[in-house]
Amino acid sequence: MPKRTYEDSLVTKQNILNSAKRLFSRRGYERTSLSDVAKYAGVTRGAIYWHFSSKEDLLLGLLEKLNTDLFSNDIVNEAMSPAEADPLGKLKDFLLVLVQEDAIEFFNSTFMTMLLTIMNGGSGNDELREKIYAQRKRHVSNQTQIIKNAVNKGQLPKNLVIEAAVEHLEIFLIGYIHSCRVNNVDLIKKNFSYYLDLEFELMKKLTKETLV
Amino acid sequence: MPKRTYEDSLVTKQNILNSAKRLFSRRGYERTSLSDVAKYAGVTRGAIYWHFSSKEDLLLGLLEKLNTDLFSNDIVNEAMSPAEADPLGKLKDFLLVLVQEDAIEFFNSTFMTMLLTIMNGGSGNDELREKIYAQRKRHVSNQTQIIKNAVNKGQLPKNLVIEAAVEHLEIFLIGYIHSCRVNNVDLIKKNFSYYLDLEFELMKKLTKETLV
Amino acid sequence: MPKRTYEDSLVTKQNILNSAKRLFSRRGYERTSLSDVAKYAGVTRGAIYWHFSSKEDLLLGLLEKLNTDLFSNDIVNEAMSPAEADPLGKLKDFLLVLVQEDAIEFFNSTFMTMLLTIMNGGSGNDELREKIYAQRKRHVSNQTQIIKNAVNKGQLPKNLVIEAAVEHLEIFLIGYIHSCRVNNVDLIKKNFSYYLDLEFELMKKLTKETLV
Amino acid sequence: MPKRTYEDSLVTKQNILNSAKRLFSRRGYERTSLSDVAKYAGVTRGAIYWHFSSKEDLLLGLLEKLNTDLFSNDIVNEAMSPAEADPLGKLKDFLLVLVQEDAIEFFNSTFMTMLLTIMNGGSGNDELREKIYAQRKRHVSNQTQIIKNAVNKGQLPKNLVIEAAVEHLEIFLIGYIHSCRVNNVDLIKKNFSYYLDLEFELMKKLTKETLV
DNA sequence: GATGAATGAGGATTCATTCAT
DNA sequence: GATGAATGAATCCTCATTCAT
Repeated sequence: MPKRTYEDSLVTKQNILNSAKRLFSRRGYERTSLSDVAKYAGVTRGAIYWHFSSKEDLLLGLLEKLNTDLFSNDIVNEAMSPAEADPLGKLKDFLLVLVQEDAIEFFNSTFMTMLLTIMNGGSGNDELREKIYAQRKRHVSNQTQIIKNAVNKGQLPKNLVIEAAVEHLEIFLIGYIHSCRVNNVDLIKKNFSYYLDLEFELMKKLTKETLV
Repeated sequence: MPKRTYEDSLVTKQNILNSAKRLFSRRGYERTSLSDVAKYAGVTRGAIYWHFSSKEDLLLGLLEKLNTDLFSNDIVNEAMSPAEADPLGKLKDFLLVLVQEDAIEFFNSTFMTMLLTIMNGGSGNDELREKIYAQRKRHVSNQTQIIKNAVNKGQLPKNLVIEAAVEHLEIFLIGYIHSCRVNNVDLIKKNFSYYLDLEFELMKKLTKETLV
Repeated sequence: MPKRTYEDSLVTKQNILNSAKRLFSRRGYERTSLSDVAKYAGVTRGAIYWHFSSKEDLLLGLLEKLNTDLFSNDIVNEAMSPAEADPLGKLKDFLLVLVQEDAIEFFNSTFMTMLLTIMNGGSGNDELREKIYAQRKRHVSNQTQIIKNAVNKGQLPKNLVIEAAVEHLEIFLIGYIHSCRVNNVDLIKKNFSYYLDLEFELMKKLTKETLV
Repeated sequence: MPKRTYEDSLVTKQNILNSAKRLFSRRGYERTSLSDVAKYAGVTRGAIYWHFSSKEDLLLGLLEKLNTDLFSNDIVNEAMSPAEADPLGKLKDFLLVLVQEDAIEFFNSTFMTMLLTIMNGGSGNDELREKIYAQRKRHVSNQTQIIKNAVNKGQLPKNLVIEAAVEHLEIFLIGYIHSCRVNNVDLIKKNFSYYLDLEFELMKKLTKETLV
């Protein structure tokens, strides 16, 4: 048995994170034991404790990873860039990618609503809560940036209530993702692109004049 | 000091169900122990087991209750009735009522996504799964009825793809409810009525010609 | 619904006792709950508590019943009677009857060894223990009487150690009954009569001269 | 204070098994909680679950251990060996050892009859049942081998019905062991050797000619 | 006489966590 | 870096028992 190198340990860590992602998504955070994660990753519970100080810390690590994996990509950056001529198009591109099996599995899971619970103070410690808020804030700020960009490029009206637009887009996305789970995923997926167009269309009506 | 009449037992049962609803909604099904429910209801764990055969059975009972409480009301029936001149209006009335603190608490909770998990086979037994499917089916069928009614009354186009309309409405509602939890509830609530109008507007574009 | 008469209550009591016998025998005392007994008897738990003050008391009642049913019969009395010319023959007759399905089910059960446990102080309260001892004492005294009778009638030697004979007969019977459960009952049952003859033969050798 | 080496874990496991043996024997399987076992062994319940997957699995493990401890010894092997000139003598030696405090405690206990219950399908799962059957089969096969050996060596008649002999010996042994518990153990123990001689004598009469 | 409701003390089991190796 | 052993708290559930009706 070769000595474990630093590289090996990174592999183990990713291994654990991937297992956690899969199992937390499928069975939910509560229903998944560290034993399950360890078994799935082919390591022992102790190994998890080497890389993460607790189950919650593993969750935290997973959040970080997901944040990086999902939202820190070129398309998002392009959509936010003032140089981009078609922010809404880029956003659409990004979302089309996001709404794939994997992302759905994640968003969709009890996992996600567990995050909601945590954010609402129902459980979890403060560090976790703050971390989640931070991520969310960054996410919202990204979206805001893109929407602003779209306004500047004339894709959305000048009198748009930015927060409302971001909000409504999120409503649509979260609802969509949840629905995918319950309903016929394939059917609903086929229309995603069109639904998105309609959503962009709808957003145009979220103006200072029309909203409360 | 509990009395022992049949009427009292009904009270106790409702008591337990209400406690379960509250706690399952807030902390989620997994994070809520029967001890918690019992304590909240002011009874002993044994009392729960008198009325429900297991924790899952309690969940089942709660589902039934919620189904009755939320969806079996006059407004829904009116909206579905061919005699109703304004089905969409009635539907709006209903949804405005639904989207209250209480309903949100429920829909919003890890509880609801736990149901999603169950439906997807992630957990729970078959009886539970079937029960949930049955409820959902009934719910969808109600919505379908209302939408059809609206088509007949000329509120929605003849070439509307009914299922898509029902689907999209659900996307909006679920997304809305989830968002309420994360975002500023009050702010978002203020616009619900308007959002709903926009949604009805949007639905008109879900026609045979435009969808895949 | 007619008023319950005294006769009805006796029926209920016997009903409960029979159910207890059956279930205690099959599943053992511990593994049988009062709920089981009640269900089997078609009454409620409360009814059991009307007739018996506790689960142990039910056991006690059952013991009494069994004692009466099994050992207080004419054949035993005849075998003990000085007027009887063939005590050993009568004893054999009795045992042939005893070794029937029902008796075996009883003797054989965890139930019986539970009694052993109780007698050894492992569990049960003193009243129960005493009751069992009393029954046992009576049983042994019966057997002793019969053996003495057999000695008097010349069926067993004068120098027989009576207690040893009673003891050895019991060894054989208990062993036999247990074996019936484990091994092929039918096969072993066929030879019971012959085994019994051999046992009587063997007993003749349990004399003052041969034993310690 | 537990050490964490492999050797220590073996000690812990034996510790648990011994405690289980003692307590299951005395109080019976049902009446003994894993808490009891843990306390007696000086470990926590969790430790039991590290070594055994369930209470039933602990029972299984105990059975295995007992099988090894009681029946896999030199004397038995010698008695079965064709080289042995006095199989019956060796068998007697073995049984004299077996019928000691410890073995009696085991055989005698509710524990043993619980096994009977299990074998009869009254409880326990199939794996457990099969395991017990397997052990029993092996035990019977050993006994058969010894009896055959005795026939070959002229200690028992050629026309002996082997199975009947094994059966009757078992009847005697089980009966004896049970009786020891109920009656005066010391008294009865004194005569065991003589009883055994009588049993061997009796066995000679279990021939093809005399049995059904 | 008997029922139905409720209690409360355990009991088996799971699982996050610790820690010696 | 990681494992295996063990802890202990919490959880679901069972069940004998009580008691108002």
